[in-house]
Amino acid sequence: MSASWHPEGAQVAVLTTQPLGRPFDYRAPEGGCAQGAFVEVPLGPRKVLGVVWGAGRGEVDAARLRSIIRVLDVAPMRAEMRQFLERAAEYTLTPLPAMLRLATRAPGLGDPPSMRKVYRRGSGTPARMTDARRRVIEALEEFGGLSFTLKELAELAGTSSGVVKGLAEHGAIIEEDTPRDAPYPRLDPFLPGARFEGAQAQGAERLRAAVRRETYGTTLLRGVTGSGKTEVYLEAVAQCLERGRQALVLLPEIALTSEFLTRVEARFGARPAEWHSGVTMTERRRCWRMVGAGEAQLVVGARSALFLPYRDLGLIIVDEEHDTSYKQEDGVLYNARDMAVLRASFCGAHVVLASATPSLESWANAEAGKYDRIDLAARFGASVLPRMDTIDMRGEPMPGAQWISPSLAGAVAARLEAGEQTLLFLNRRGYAPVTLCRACGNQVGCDNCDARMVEHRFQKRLVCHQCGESRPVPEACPHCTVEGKMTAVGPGVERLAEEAADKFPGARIEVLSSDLHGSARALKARIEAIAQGEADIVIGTQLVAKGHNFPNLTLVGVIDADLGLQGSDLRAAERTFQLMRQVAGRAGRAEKPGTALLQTFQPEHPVIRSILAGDEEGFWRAEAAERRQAGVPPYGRMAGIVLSGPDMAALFDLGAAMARRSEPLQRIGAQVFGPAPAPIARVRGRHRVRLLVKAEKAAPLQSALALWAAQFRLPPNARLSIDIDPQSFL
DNA sequence: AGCACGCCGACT
DNA sequence: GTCGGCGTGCTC
Repeated sequence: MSASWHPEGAQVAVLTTQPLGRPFDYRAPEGGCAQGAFVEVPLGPRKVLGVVWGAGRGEVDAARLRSIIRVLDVAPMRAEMRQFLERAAEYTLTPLPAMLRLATRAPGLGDPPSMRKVYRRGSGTPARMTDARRRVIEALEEFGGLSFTLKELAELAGTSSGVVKGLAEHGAIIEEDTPRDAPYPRLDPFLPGARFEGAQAQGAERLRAAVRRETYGTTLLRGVTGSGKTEVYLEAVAQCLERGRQALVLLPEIALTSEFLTRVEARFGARPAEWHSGVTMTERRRCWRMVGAGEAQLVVGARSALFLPYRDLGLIIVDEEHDTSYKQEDGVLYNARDMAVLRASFCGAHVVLASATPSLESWANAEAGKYDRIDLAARFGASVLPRMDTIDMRGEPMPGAQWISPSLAGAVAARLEAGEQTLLFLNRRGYAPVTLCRACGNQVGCDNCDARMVEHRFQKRLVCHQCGESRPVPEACPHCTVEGKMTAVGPGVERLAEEAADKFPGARIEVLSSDLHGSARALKARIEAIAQGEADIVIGTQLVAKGHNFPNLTLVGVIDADLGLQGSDLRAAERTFQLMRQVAGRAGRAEKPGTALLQTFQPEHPVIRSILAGDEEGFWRAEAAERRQAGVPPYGRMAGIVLSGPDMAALFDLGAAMARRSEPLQRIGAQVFGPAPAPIARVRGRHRVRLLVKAEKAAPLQSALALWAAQFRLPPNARLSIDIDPQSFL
């Protein structure tokens, strides 16, 4: 290990966030700098952010060396973090500077720790007491010794800020500077936790013991909804906090954080730090700095929270670990679940992968003994898995443009009668997935992408779900210009709501879809209202499958259980299985047992049958056997290569050349498939061509890919991106 | 990533 | 004759 301090004038290697590929040498500034220090360095005519990565390499002329401009006022990056970034860059074939950028995504990193003015009660009394002045003083006295900002205090007292300032001049109240980044309230791990019995108690103790070891390890925590999974892993968090180490809880959806924060507050007496895209700049800055100072005990956040500068991270929980949104699909391509394991291995932290329906990867790792596994059964009296049944759509008389079968409609009517709630699940946003011209047969597509435009009748627009482009629903066909022949084809949740309103007049129907609610907050409010009984029929997409609790919901109707079974996506069966299990888990959470009805055209399909049988181990074993046979993940390795650019022919030529000249891959026994048009062959005006590489589990895939890709020169404006362990394969 | 350098087409 | 297109290369 190199020295941890570089004296003034020493040559140091600085890694910047600029895409330079490797660190550049600089001279340590006046006063020297620590290894890992965040610094500002000159680069050409600019000043850029960097981190002192190590001793200088001394390859560059001493005369050309420039000095570090200044050391930023934040804790130096720890060695384990630098190692983590290096390994993560290697694993994902991401240039190290891009990886570093993830770790420096904090607003105002370069700012001095700024101060703000706060006001508290002083000893003096103003010579002239007015009503407004009295209200200010009373407000301060009411809250004891607390301080407030100018705005808060003025609001509290119902006066203008001028009154407060005036009082400050008289010494009746005192103006002080305090750091802008206030520390978080302390969480108390010794507050009483949930009461556990049996498997829950044992599981909690096993997690506590794992955290106490303070070494790397991973536990797969399997628990169906209502099994107390969250309470159990909060015990691991408690143990971690008791030891004075920091904990991180990753959640897949911002919409889930608010409910989770409430549970944390109930358990530990205060709210933890929050890190995700919905958090304000000021809050992020506070979070980043407090995490680095070791002042934030617990962070709840999205995948990017993995790149915060923890001082002593002892535990990472990945909740709903199977969730596909843990895979970052643009920019740096990484899977937060895998990166969590990597991060933990460098800092001696324990990882808990929690899910009701684990990914096959995690299941296989537990089977292989790499992960510990804890299974939680549903608590007695809490909830039971719903009764599940299929509706064979081949036997249902279905008029055109309708998707609720008579059998399902009958079941819904019975729930309405009983005053209970129904969820109709359809994983398709909008009104109709296809808009067709009955005159010429043209389907309206996006101008920039090869995706079809989805009608959103609520907004009265056609929307491209790929690039977000939208336009009004056309009167005339954009292709043949015939008017009045545009027809909606197929169902989306909005259209399903229309059908439900028609079939069940008088029922209160609510659509839950990510695009219908402005903010996460608004959505959460709606979900709460529904849980309180404000709707009879809930119609929802994927969104409703994720951990919300509807106690009065006793029927789940899955409109199209076959969606996702078809196609050659190797994870389609797994994802359908998880989704159906989760949706079915919505039914009958409290005392009322629920029923789940799956509309399907292939009731004999193995996935549908394992769902019905409730035989999860059986499903995984069968799926694992098939994947092992095919040599695909998790029993083989894959990488996706996407070439994108304006000229499709040039991309195909390059793709073909890459497939031809694949010696580095052949040497490790890997196969190349393609080139083929990528799943969506055109996005935002750029064409996309894709190749797939398949290798054996033990093959050194990354290094071979790097060698291989380096052989080729890209056509102008083209980009090549490599996705290790891709989620989608089509 | 920026930014300069540099080499070929249509403008005051 | 120059303005400006963006291809190429450099930044310690």
